[in-house]
Amino acid sequence: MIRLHDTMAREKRVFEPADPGRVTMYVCGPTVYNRAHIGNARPAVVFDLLSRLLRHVYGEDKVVYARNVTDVEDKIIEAAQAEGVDPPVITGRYERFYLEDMGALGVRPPDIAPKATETIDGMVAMIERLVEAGNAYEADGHVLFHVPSDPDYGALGRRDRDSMIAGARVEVASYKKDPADFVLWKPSVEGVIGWDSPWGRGRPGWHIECSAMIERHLGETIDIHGGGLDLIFPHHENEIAQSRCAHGGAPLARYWLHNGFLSMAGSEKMSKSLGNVVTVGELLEEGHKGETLRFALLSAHYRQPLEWSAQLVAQSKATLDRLYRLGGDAEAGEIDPGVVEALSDDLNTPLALSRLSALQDPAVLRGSAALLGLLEQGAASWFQGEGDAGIDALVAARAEAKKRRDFAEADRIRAELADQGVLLEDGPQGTSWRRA
RNA sequence: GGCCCGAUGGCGGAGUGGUUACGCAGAGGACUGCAAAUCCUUGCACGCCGGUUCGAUUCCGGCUCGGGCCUCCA
Repeated sequence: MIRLHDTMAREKRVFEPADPGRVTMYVCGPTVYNRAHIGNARPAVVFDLLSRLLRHVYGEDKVVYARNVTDVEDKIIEAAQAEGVDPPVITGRYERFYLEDMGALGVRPPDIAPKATETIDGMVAMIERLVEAGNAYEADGHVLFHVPSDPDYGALGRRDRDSMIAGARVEVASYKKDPADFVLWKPSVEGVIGWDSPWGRGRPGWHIECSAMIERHLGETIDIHGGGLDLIFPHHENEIAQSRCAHGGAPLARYWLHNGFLSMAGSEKMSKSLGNVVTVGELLEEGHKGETLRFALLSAHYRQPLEWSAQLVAQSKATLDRLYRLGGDAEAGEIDPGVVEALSDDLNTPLALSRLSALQDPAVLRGSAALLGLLEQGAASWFQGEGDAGIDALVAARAEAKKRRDFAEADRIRAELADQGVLLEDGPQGTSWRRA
């Protein structure tokens, strides 16, 4: 039995998919115009883990997990113009980076990775339906969703229209019937990427993209919709309104999951606009292993805030070192029920990790860790990476020195290797080494 | 201003109305030529003030501090 915290209900609920033979999950993926920072990686890792758990419980082929790629958006257009290239150059480049970075973190590719640009027709069709139903209107080349037309608007974010309008950041365009109305379609001027539509050449608004991609690939009502906390309002709220109104009242998602934020030492949220980000690419270049970063992200519960720090990374590395020593290169065995139980309680990864630490059987440890996407590479690979003949030669030389009880020479070699970040361990079977 | 969330030992971080994790770091011991690794032992906590209770870190109220959202944001 899996229990998940549903943002709509503001409490943990027992998870019951509409169809256990086809469990559907959608997560808002990246807008591909720059490198992902470690905060962006949190939802990718968290929902990757959830997909693994769902597959474990419902069956490997019973889960359909979609994570979109937003490849039409004004930030992309700006980035393209800044470089003097077409948007696809930007989006292609950063989509590749994203997949590389997430792959390093042990995030499996989702079953479906729909792109906004491949779903324009679906968006146009959905907007047409909304216009026909009286939920949207055309104004000044734009098509806008009319918020007052949806009496249930605001349920997810728990906010009423008055408080929304009171927000200082709301800019009311003159063509809006209501200040809260949001854009479904906007005109593209000459030279800006656009598609023909009943309302002229233009491009979709951000929110309609997800609604249309979900409709096309997963259906009208999905089981789980995930994303970061900051997407609750307005993005998910608007998705809900669009989809529900376009689907005769059918709810968009049965469970809403939102991950908490990462902050940097300064304590403010890590965000592109604040500039206080550290990218996954930078962390990898500094020599941190992707799995260490994954462990660090899983060390806190996904809804809790997590402060990113060098110490967090170091502690994660130290813990993984120990788990790898115990797990060794054993074949992955049974999955410990305690680990499954912890994850089943709203993805309690800290508890799952602690149960992992208590496991004595290397095979069970590796099998259980694999459910979390950990300990998947084997100890030899974790500790040594690429082999190195020079190191082996020094280790052999030290063994000779020890044999003739020349401990000064042996210790000198050990220190020399330590300077290279290579640590030695003398055991009954001889000396093994690992990288620090 | 409105809405929402958090505060646990040196650090990370679960959880619980009464005995409380786990990891990292530290200390002591065993082992080792010395280390490393491993094993054993060990110290350290529940933001503040009230309330409910036989008993609160856990429930309630207030406060302080921190964070998030209020149409760019994971």
